Amino acid sequence: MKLKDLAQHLGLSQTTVSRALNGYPEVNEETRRRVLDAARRHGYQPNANARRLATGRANAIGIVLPTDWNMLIDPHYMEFQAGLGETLMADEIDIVLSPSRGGDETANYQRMAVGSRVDGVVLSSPLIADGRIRLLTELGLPFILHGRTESEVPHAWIDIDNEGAFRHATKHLLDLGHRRIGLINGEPRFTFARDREIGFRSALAARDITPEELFIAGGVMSDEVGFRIAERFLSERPRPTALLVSSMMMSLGAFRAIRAAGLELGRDVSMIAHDDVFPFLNPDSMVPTMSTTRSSIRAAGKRVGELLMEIVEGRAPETIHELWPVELVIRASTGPVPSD
Amino acid sequence: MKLKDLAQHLGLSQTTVSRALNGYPEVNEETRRRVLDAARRHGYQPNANARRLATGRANAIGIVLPTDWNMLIDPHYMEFQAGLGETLMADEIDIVLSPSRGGDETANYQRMAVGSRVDGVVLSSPLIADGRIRLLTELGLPFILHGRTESEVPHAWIDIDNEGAFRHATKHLLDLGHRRIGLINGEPRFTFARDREIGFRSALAARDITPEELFIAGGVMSDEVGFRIAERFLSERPRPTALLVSSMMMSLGAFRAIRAAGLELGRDVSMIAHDDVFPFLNPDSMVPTMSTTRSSIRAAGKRVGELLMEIVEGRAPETIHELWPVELVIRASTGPVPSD
DNA sequence: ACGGAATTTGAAAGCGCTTTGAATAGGTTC
DNA sequence: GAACCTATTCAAAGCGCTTTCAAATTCCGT
Repeated sequence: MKLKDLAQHLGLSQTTVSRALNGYPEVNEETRRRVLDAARRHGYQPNANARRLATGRANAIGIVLPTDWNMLIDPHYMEFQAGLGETLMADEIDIVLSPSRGGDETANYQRMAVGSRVDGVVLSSPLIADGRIRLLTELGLPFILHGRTESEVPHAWIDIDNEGAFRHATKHLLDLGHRRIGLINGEPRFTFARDREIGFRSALAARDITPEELFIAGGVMSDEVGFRIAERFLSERPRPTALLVSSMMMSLGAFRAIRAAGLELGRDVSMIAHDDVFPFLNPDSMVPTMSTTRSSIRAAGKRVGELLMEIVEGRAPETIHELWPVELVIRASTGPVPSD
Repeated sequence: MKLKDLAQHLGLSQTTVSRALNGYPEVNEETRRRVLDAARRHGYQPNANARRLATGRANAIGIVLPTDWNMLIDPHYMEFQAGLGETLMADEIDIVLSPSRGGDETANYQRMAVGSRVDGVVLSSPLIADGRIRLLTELGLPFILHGRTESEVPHAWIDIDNEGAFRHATKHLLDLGHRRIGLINGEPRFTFARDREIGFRSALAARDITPEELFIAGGVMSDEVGFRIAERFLSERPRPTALLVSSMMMSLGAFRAIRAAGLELGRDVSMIAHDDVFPFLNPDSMVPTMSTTRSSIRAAGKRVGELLMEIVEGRAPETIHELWPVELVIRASTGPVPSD
């Protein structure tokens, strides 16, 4: 069933039916009701491609999926996609995936840019200096960056306050008397990891404490890597009395390392982990409950979707800079420094 | 730059240019060369939507992404997507994602079916009796199932021989003298988990061994769950001397549980895990190296893409049933049953 | 009862491509 | 030289929608 059929069936012109369906004001309410009703009854759905061609809008946004392994191990990506879907599904916006084997993303973005396959793209996990900003700007493909990067080109971004989050968390640990604090971070090439380290160092610097470089490490944010780094930290003498961890996944590994070392979390060693809020990893239901810096990555995905649509609809990208505050939630995994 | 411009520029009709570009035979070779050359020089790319509308083909396939948490934790999904991309990218086929919050997948499939958004869809992780088969058949949306399910409706599927894999693995352990073997499986609602259990049981039955129900368990295929189940198994007396594990992720957890119990893998306890071949989890680089039943999920994704395109191009789905054999690779994690 | 505004509808022209059916030019055949 | 191929090209008709511009109708104040 196409528009023409529906119009014929109703004894109306395509114009009117189209308008009624798309909520234009110049349609008699009575007529609109009739149209909507008939459309529902006949299960009419407009042909997406005809509409795309006529309007020039793809009603789709793109994601270039790096099939680089470091990214795919952890659930952040999927959780983010889910959030993105929340906004977009409601507006009938498709998400077009473009898997790219390491490095040659350029071709993927080019493909999306031309032929109006998508109206815009989402950039995730930016590096400290990320070439994609320039590339997309040159291609004229609207985009929004989830995270931040150094670039002369003005662009839209939304990020969480990684620096502030880790500064506050560090400060909190300092207030509890901790002096030897370990940082178990993400991979240093990513901006978020750098920002967290900056926050960590600045809190220490504010108290004139020189960070112990041995206690700063980063890697893929997996359980396994968390375990290994924590294990190494805890084997040092003197060992750190507190750990700051960049993800809940890593904190699970760190937790096991603490136990394996015969220590008790929240008493011998304190820990604060960054929580992206995964439904299957609840810091409140851990034993002991985990202190966290919290910011929902799913909510971020949702917002990214909204903002990208605004950009597509004409909003100037350079007016979009959202820095989300991060909540520090103190639970049982943090305690005063042990007297020993 | 559109087709019309290019044609004008060349002093040819759109028809000829279109034909030259799309490889139709009735074009003078000299002309074709000229057209191809000009197209490259001007960076001409056809408008995807115009083409879709004219041809009636979307050149896109869909995936309904369950934002159900059990699925997203593990990397299988992403690895599969990457494989899928390998086939499809080459043919300029888009992958359209449709995130669906638990249960209401129907609407998502309906949306894809109408309006020719996609030419077909991929079904993953089938349940033992999966209603999606009937749904899609009724919608007339071509699809291919990655896995198997019970359904009266004939349909295309491609699966690995889960039953055979676990039967062989079990048989191998039996040959090594093991009698108390634990099965750490995926969630029982999935067909693959059921098939693996069937294989396991049938190998035992062939030797007249009654499986110990205490040593059969399943769950989300995460490191954590693997740890918990293995921990529980190993605390029984007498404890199992061998473990059969449904994923490498779980085997990591199981491995830690073995060590935590003061046992040595490959001597006190043997283990065979199913390996979907993740580039970041290499059984050969583990210590000790891990015996596995191996089948690349990425390769499967690739094949699924190919087959789905064949279906879209007219091949009868009911002629497509591929059952891939699974390799048993013996490494150092398996050894003879300890004498004790 | 009348001119003008407001409301409501429709015919037709695209959107950028593919594809049908016809036309043209250049051989071949008898 | 007429009839017939073959190879190559093109004009034009869609694909199923949106949107412009014009037309028809109703409403209202005077």
